[in-house]
Amino acid sequence: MKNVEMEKVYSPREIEGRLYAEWEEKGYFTAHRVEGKKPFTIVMPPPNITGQLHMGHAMDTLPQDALTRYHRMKGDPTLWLPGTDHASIATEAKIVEAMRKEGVTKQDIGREEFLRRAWAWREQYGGRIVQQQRRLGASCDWSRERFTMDEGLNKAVVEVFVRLYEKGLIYRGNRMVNWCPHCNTSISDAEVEYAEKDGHFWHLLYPVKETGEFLELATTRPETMLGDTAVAINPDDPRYKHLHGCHAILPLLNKEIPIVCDEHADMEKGTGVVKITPAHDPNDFEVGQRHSLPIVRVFTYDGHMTGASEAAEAAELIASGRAAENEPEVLDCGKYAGLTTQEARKAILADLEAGGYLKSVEPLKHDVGTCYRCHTDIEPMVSKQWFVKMEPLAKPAVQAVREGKTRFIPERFTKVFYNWMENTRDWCISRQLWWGHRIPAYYCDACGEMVISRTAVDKCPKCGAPMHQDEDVLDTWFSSALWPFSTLGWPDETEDLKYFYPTSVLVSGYDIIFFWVARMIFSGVEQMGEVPFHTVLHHGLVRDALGRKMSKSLGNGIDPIEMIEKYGADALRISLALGVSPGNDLRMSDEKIESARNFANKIWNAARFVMMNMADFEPQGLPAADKLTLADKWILTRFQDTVRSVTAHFEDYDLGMAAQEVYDFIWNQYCDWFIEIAKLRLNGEDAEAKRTVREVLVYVLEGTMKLLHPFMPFITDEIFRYLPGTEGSIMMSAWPQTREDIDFPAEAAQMEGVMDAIRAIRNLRAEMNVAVGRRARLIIRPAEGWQGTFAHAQIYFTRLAFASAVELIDAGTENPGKSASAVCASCELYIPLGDLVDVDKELKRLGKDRENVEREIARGEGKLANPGFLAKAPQQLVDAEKAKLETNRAMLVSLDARIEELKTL
RNA sequence: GGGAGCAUAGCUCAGUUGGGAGAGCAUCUGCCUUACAAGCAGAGGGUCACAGGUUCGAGCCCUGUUGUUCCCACCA
Repeated sequence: MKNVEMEKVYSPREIEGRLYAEWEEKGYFTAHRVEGKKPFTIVMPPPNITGQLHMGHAMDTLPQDALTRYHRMKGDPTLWLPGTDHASIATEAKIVEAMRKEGVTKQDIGREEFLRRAWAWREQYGGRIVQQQRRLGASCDWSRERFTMDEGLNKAVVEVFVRLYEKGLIYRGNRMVNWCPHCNTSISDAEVEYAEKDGHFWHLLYPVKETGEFLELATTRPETMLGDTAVAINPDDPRYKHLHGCHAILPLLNKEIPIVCDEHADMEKGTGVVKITPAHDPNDFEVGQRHSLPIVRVFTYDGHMTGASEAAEAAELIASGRAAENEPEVLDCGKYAGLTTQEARKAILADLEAGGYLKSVEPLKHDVGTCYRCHTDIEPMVSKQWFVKMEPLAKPAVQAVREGKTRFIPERFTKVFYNWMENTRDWCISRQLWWGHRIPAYYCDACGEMVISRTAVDKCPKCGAPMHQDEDVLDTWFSSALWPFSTLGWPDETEDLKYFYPTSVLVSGYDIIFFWVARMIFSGVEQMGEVPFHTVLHHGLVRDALGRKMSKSLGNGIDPIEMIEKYGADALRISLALGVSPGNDLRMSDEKIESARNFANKIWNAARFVMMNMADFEPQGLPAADKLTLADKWILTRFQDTVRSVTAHFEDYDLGMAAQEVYDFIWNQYCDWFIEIAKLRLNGEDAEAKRTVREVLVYVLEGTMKLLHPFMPFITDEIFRYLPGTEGSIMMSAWPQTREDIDFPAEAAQMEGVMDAIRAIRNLRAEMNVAVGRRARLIIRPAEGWQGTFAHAQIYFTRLAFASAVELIDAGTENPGKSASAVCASCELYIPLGDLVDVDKELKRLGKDRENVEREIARGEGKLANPGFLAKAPQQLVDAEKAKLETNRAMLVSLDARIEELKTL
């Protein structure tokens, strides 16, 4: 016999910690391979080690945990593999910032010491977020937890790099990259965020050497003009035909530069003349390539104008013959050298104006690229970096998705994926940072030979001189891209890899399709020959009550841990599921979680009520159908419906609908109706009836707790343990199956008819302000075909409709005198209330009912009079319409009779 | 410039083989009915943005319009 005492109010605090510890300790989260059984696998998107759990993580965790728990209960070998990401640029920034407070720089302490600090940071903070995920109830397999920079993953990263290099899919070269002058590193195109900013359009005048005329051109960035190596016009532009082959004189530098004809110059825009700065503008770089223009760099990598020393260094490199293709020349900017680009802009504009080269200025709003980490304006720069060649990788990935090997939910994100994959440029993967996977390239100090190797190389294979490794590290996303297979042991052929790859579902926000999802798909296809997951389930972003993104700067973030402490993890979880559809954003508020908490309390109290009635009871299974009452059959049938529909929603990844179904069933059917009905037998004298209702109560409650468990794991497990006849934890119990032997649709429909009548009575009583305590006699005249049902249903009216006695009358019987009355589909109802009845009010109410019924009749007649409907609509529907019409007509007759009768009173 | 989402009750949002409009919160009324006032029983409230089209039938499919949000793009 179990403890039947439960607290009056559900208090999650103590329960959650205790249960989670037990689940973890007993190894419930650990995945087991079962040969011959299809596994269900999710790899967790690894949160950054710098991070603290926010609502976005919770939003990400809930679907993963719900799906994991669902499949585990279904009996699938289930693996949810967790881990964390080293977050190269974000972590490095944090450490640099911490060092700045100490007054030291990276250069002061050197690479080795820096990395020591970084690993110490990871030790200290890397576990914080995984602890917080435990608070949410995440049932992931911590024994398989990985880190993007652990030894195994490093091995995978190096392996992929070498393979791609050997296939010619990774190359090193001088290309236009996005440079962040604050982070002091290149970043990929995906890491640039555009923001609209106020700027200016400066109209400059460049003299033409051959004709002496002035060419007007406009620029938003006049400080780049020192690096101009051409002026472009459109070859077809009639205004400038005479200038083909001529030269412009670059103001301030007095340097002769060619006027080139290029399609890039748009005749429709401005004057049709464009200055060309190949070193500092992506378009101009392309133009420069087409016309073999010199590339002249005028900015340093930390945002200043270049000077004599940089110029000399570059000149020396080029002279040595060891410079790579497109190695930029560097200009000694003379009087501007050393100025920041902003200062240089002012100075150059002043000088241009003084020289008469500045024609006009106009204000302009334009999009400026900024670094997604620090939001500094990014500087396009030609720089020597490592790149992944995208086209050969993108094609098979797109192909795989087109063939349906990976399905995006909702489907619209497939287009986003195609669009990006088909237009993306080569991926810049090198970062001028220290925290990350170091590029496995080794260079000879003497002859410049380069070797790409899986293992360290210290001697040049060509000349024997010492070699040094590339200083740069890889983009964080390079290692994340391998996550679905690197975490399972790749490149080793581990048992886990063979069994669990490809994974089942990836759960992700739609904001990282480019960064991550796309890259995992092409990496999986390339390295494994198979897509990394069959389904991508996208969730929306969590916003605040006003619809704004949650952010530190706005201070509008809702802390999930705080919410868990206030309302419980289950409340937080279910509020991330209810009313949410895939891919759509969710507004989160205290009120929402509060109402979820109320739901938790409702469940708790329902269970408490059941347990209060379980003393000395050992369940022996549901009694045979002939022992079950109408209400039992109804709740069992509705429960079957709920099992079917919740299961279907899980299979469709429609968690919002699944949660909604369970919520409705518990509150509106089990609690509001069945528990009330159950009280009759629980308080009654009939021992067998009492046993039956207890069996049904427990059976349905236990099944319902299972259906709810994926969303609210703590409270459901706690209740499960109280319930008689259960063993162990609900999370290891079997998912409910539908059973045909307890599916009674006909009886369920009868019960609904009774419930309609009860609602009608409650309505009458409410309108007449009859207090609950005031019991009244009730007279029911069942409608055609309902006599049998009501003959056995009187009992429901005593408790649920506050009847003192129920009298059934048949069609021929005269109506009771002064009564409140109502007509519903299943019966006519009379409450003899004598002088309490206000005839005028009665007439008014019945008149309103009559209008409704008449409207329904008109609608039904209209439909059935439509030959098209009769001919083309499904027969089932036509029959249903006919039946409804008949019922409504019968109701109208009753109403009319009643109204006539009242008029004579 | 291209693409996508959204527009349904006062508010926040559900609603997919097209077949009589839903929930939560808020409002109003009445209730501490021995599971729960974090609750119970009722009520009011919507030409499902607008205009066309397809269909026997459209919140749902098609076209266009308006408003709004977001993403992408080398808008000198």
